[in-house]
Amino acid sequence: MAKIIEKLGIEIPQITAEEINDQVKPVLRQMEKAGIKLDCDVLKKLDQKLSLRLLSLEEEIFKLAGREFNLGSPSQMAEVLFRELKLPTEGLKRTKSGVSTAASELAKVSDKSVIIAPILEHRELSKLINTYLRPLPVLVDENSRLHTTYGMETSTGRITSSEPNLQNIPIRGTYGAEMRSAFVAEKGMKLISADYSQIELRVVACLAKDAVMIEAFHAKVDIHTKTAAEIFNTSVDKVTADQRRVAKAVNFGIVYGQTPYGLSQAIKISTEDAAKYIREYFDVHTGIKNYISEMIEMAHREGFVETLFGTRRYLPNINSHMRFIAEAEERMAINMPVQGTAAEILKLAMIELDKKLSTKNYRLKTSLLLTVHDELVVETPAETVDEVAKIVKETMEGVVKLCVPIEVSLGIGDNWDQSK
DNA sequence: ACAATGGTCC
DNA sequence: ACTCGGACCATTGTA
Repeated sequence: MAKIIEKLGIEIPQITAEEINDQVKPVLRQMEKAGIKLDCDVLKKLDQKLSLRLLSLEEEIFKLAGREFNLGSPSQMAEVLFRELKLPTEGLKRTKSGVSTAASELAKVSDKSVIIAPILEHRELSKLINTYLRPLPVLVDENSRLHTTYGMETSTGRITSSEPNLQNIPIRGTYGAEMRSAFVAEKGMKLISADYSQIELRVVACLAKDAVMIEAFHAKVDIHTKTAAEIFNTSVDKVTADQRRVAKAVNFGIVYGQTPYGLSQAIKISTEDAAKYIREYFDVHTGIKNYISEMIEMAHREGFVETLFGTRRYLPNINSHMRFIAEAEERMAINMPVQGTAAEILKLAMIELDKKLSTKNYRLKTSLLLTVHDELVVETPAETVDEVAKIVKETMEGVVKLCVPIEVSLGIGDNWDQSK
């Protein structure tokens, strides 16, 4: 990166969003071509195991329902649960056609009938089987490698992955680790997974010049614990696990244009409590509060908002008289510069890393494989993995200098699970 | 072919 | 009445 401009204590490369996108494209093409190796045996064994379990769940559900029906049909599911078994629908979300059977809604009546648990487990397993376990092995090439297609047509500047989407491979839940362990390094090679830690919060801290948050990142304290101490009016060392969980949701919500209702749904608390926590948060984080006002005002006045490098998002409906429409775009105005700037930082890191790996002769053996919004996965010979890992980390951390440190956590392993 | 519903990820 | 940003994909049911 030749030129770097300094301003307000930050150093960013002198490059436009358009140039970033032009330069990252060839890197993406190489990543697609490289592909990632899949251990199909792992997936096939898991498929067999879960398919068996699925059958017994189906049997159990039909017995409890008193009849057979199509478990994949939300309308039939609602008919069975709410008309035939007469489960209470009070407090449940509704869809156009009737009562919602989404997992978050069914969880609310899980204590009313023993049929709910097997239904939720059936949903989980059929999702894994139909979306990942069966389709993925079909798509590998003669070297057992899986090639995705990366796209850049998003409203924030994020990169997408499709056919197959490798950005939504399960990681949580009972089978997340096993799913990821099927993504492996070639023999004699290792996978390096490098994650930006809380990149969006660091970005918003700087865009908003929020003094409290900037101080927290410099002090390297646990940001969610710090937030918990603020909104619960306590000290950092007295924060409980549950308080931290609430604070984490608050921090997440900030970047999304949070509403009390949204927060209350996310973590199952009352809207009153949610409103209280958000109020406490903004009392402390005046920088964030002002940032939100500024983005909304900018969107109303100019009709668009933009990222640190100038990616724009136009918001044509922000002055709509239909309040809900306007409010939705206001939330986009809050989120896009944050999400988009984080995306630009990752793209810059990919461009830089690609350069370094080619000039240092790692090129022949080391490849960037995956990009998952705040994470890069690299495949490299085992002998030099530590050396390459150091380059990856330092490149990612140094590609721009924000007003707070950028931290990258590294993992190394024979598969994607071990490398996390 | 398309909309609705639901679910996975960051 | 309705609600937190950005994606992709599977299935059902209707057109």
